[in-house]
Amino acid sequence: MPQHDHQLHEGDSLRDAARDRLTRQGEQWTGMREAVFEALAGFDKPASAYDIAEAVSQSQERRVAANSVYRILDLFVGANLARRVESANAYVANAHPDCLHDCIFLICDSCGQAVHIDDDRLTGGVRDAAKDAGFTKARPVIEVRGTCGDCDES
Amino acid sequence: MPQHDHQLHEGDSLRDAARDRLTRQGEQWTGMREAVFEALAGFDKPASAYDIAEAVSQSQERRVAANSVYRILDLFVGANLARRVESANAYVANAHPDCLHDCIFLICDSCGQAVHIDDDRLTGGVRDAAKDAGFTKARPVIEVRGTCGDCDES
DNA sequence: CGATGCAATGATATGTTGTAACTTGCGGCT
DNA sequence: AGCCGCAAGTTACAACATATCATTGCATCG
Repeated sequence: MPQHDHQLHEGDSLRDAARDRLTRQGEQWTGMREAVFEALAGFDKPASAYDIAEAVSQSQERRVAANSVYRILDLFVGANLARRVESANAYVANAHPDCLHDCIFLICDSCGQAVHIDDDRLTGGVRDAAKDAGFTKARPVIEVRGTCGDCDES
Repeated sequence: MPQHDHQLHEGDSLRDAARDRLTRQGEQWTGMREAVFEALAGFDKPASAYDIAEAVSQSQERRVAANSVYRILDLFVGANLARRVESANAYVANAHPDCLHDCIFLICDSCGQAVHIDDDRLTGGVRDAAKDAGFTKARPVIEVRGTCGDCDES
């Protein structure tokens, strides 16, 4: 039971949505940014900045430095095109960049897959708890490390 | 309104509780472990392994290597004497090592202070969500980055 | 057109966090 | 004493992240 309508994107559509979103924020959509976004979206699990630098280096046939990737990833996170998975020091593309959500990641310790959940009741509860403690500008980080259904069978 | 009775420790009492807990798990309470624990408990905010290595080096008047500290911190986390704050790459002493809890940290981006909350309703909700998604052996990581009441006044 | 300014990116270096592999030291046991 | 096992030390390195300054490309203005 979805709690709201998501505009879910994939492939070209996702890239287009990302480009639109970024340009609407007054930022440029450059070749480098597109390459980083494509690389990030191409991973099926959270990717580190160095993973992405490696992937972009391949696709561009030249050496891309990690710090450029970090800059762009920070931009993406700020623009909601990507999320950082704190407990994995890694990043994932956001498949619906136009919805602003606190999100919950479930990360499998065995295969590294991450699944993404939205549950505004839970995240709202965490926000409320932070507010009660006097915290402002709260940014919840809610992740669960564990074993996914596929890996658990083994 | 506390949801249960905590045995809250500080100072010598905390060290004793930690020692008892560790020895009851069949582990040794060595001088090095005590020094690491004291250093960790002496910080008023989450401390990195390198912070602790530095502090122990001072108190021992000799150079202590970070990897030894890591080993001991891992042991402490496993024994519930300490917690890792994922979003800060840092550790805090657990003031009530005999209660097993999922806990919630609120970390101030400005001063680095962390406050610790227990809320079994919230953490239970997150565990349930993970279970519904087929995850097992769940270990929730729930943290909130933000600005604490003290820092917000400025 | 050339000068200027600015944003993006590159290059290089360094800092921080975390592990791995192997060795040494020390206490208990036979 | 000789052996065993765990703690801790040593060394090396891998992985993650940031700082600084140089360069490039592009738009604007005189």
